[in-house]
Parts: sequence; structure tokens; C-alpha cells
Amino acid sequence: MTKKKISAAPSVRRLPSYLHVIKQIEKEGSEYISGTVIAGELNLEPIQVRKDLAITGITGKPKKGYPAKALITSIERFLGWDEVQEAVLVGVGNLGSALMGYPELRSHGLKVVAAFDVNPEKIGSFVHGVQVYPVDNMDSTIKSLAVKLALLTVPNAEAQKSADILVRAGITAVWNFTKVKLKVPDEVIVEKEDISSGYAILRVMQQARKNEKSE
Amino acid sequence: MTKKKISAAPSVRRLPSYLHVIKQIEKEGSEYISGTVIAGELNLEPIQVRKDLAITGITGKPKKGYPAKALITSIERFLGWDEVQEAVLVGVGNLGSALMGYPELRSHGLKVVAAFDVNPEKIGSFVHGVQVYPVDNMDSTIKSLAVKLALLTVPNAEAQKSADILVRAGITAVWNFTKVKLKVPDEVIVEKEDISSGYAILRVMQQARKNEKSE
DNA sequence: TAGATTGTTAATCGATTAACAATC
DNA sequence: TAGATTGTTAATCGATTAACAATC
Repeated sequence: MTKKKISAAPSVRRLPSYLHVIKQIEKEGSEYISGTVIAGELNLEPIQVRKDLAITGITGKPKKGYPAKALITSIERFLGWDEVQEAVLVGVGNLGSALMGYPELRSHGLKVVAAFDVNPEKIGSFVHGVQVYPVDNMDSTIKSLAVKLALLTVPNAEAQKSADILVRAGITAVWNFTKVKLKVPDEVIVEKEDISSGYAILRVMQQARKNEKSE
Repeated sequence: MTKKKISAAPSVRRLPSYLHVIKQIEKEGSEYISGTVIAGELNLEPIQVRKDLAITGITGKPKKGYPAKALITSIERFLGWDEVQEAVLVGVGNLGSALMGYPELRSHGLKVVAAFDVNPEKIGSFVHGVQVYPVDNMDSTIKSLAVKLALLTVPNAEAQKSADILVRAGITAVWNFTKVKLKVPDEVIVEKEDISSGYAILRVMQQARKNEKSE
């Protein structure tokens, strides 16, 4: 009956951008960083930054702000980015390859330990240092690796089929880069990444601007 | 003084997933599609789907639902996906290359007509059919192409510098795939795509599940 | 000390959900 | 006709913002 309280999703989504800014400022030698400064950098309200940071458990000092090093640690720990999370990737296409070569993710603790594809030419090869295995044995390979997270970058038509195998192999969290709304058991977490949404917003804003002007 | 009323951003973000589902169902031969069915497919509330679809201007028929073909047209027109939007891409790395090879975007009307990079080995080559030009002449090249939209996929350290050139070249909308909060004039639209946010949510949900279990 | 900043409690805002008459 | 579904108006919910005492 466990009510899923994905506590403050919008706040969690903003934390990575705070972390980026804070690291920049810390690198420049600041010992303390105020919510006001972070907000200014990101065009947000200071109160929103303070509220967001509070969920990570950090406490600041009036007048000075937050201790930079402790703040970085606090955010990273809250996000689970302080520990290595092993993952597999299914679908070594353009996007899949790009993700494996994306240093950002590695620095957030995400380590892809195996990739899967159906293409015989790719199987056995290494992409950005990750070996590509055949999808055929995916179930047993994942089980033997005991990995719990999967990145799904297959064509839409294959998405559900792949997800079914992943669930059977014991995967409990899927980072889904396809357009398909996956049907999985309740206990499996799915985070859907949809870059089309970004393009939708962009175009609607563009048109709104155009209309503004002509009015 | 133009108040930016990015009318119903959450609704706009959901439209692409509706479109995907609707196209699937239409392909199977349905003439009408109800909000209830779409909602069921995406695990949403029917009332939310109806409200969202209403912003595109479509009207349905009680008892039957929405006419499938007209609904697709209505969403695509609202999103501006019915017309070709030319764009340039700056930074032909892993992600940049992947985006140019991403058929989804092309089918949404996005057409990358030129790419830019600093790497002499890439300059002059074609990536997924798009020619790579030197960043040096970016300003004049963009001006001569009269393109208004840019995809920014350079390393974080280069992001602001590239954005400055883009703005000078007449770009009015930037799809920003870097972690940098760009400083641009008010009249320039920036949509920031941050996949780290997705990973943040995923990890926080994972940890929440783990805690649930152990309690 | 004076002033900037935190963190808490309250008010506002916007998005989601509910209720329900209209209707094919 | 009866029932499913739309679209409108109202109620609820959650997130953002405001106000302000505490404090270094």
C-alpha cells in the first residue's frame, strides 16, 4: 500500500544545477556560498534555493551562507552521487554510444559495466571502453553481474520487449530514453527522458514570441 | 515589458507523448480516440488529458472522443511540428552527432542544415548527412543561412562563448544541452535540456524504495 | 553594532483533480 | 433510450513566494 511520495521532485531536479554552480564557485576559492549568490547565477528566487538545499540536510550560517565543501558533499550524498552505481545499457545506437561516452554521468557515479545489442558487428566490440554483449544472453549476463539499473536506448519498437527481459533479469530501475511508456511491475522504477518535450516547449515559446511582436 | 506567459508549460511537455500514443492507435485503424483511452495508456487522469488537448484547439465528440486524424494535425500544428524548422548545431561530439542522427527530431520538423566544430579533422566532413564547418566563420555562415535556431552541444567550458557568437549571428532560440546557464539577451529563448536531472530523480527514488523496504 | 543571510511559518499562485450538465 | 464522453466551472492540492524573527 506504500504511498509513493516522490518528495519534492521539482526541487530534486534543480539540485544538479545548484551543484554545478557551487562547484564552480568553490573552485574559485570561496569557503562559503550564499543562497542569494546561487539564485543570482541561475535566475531563481533565493528563497527557492534555500528551500531546495534544505532537503539535502545542510544548514547554513546566517550572514555567511553555506559552507561550500559541506554543501557539495550534502547534495551529492542526497542524490546518491557519492557512490558508484553500476548499470547496463541496452541498444548501442547513436544515443546509447553517446551516453557511454558522456563524462558527466561517470562523474555522477554512474558506471556502465556492460552494453547489449542485436547487431553481430557490434557484439564483442568495445564502445567507450564498455564491452558489447548479445541481447540473446542478456537475462543471464545481467543476473551474473547483479546489476540493478538499466539504460534503455533501443528503437521504440523494441522498448517493451527489452524492458520485459530486464525485469526478469532483476533490474529494479530503468532510465528510459525511448518514447514508449513502459509497462512494468510496481516495484520497478522508470524514469522517462523525453527530449521531444524540450523541443515542444521551445517551438511553442518561439511562436508566442512571434505573435507578441506582430501584435 | 512583455510578460512572458509560457502558457501551461507542463501541458505542452505532455503533448509529445500524447501524439506518440495517438499515432499508434490511429495506425491500428481507429477513427476516434477518447481522452480516457489516452490516459489509460499513459497512466494519467482522463481530465488531465482533455484539458491538455483543449489547448491545441481540438474539440471532441461526446461519447466518441476526438477524431484521430484531426487530433494529430491539431497537436502538430500547435507545436509547430507541421513545418520545417532549420537549425544549426554547434559541437560535433558524441551527443551532437547522436542528435543529428536522431530520426525523431527530423520527423518533428527539425532540420539541421549546418554543424560547427573546432576540430580540423571534423571540418569539411559530413555527419549524418550534415556538413561540418569551422567555428571560426560561424557568425557569417549562420547569417548567410539565415537560421534562427541553434542546438548547443559543446563542452561546458565553451558554452557561453559559443552562445555569444550565436546571438551576434542572429540566433533567437537556443536548445542548450550543456550544464551552463547561458547569459543571453531577453529576446533570445533558451531551453535547457538537463539529463542529469533525470538521473537525480532516479537515484532519489531508488533510495526512497530501499528505505521503504527496510522500514 | 548594522546588515546580510538563514530557516520557519504563513500567504499566494498555478496546476491538477473533481463535479456535473450537455450531448452524440 | 442509456451510457460514455466531452468541456466547463469549482474545489483541492502542491509548489512557489512572501514575511519575519533569529543570528553570525
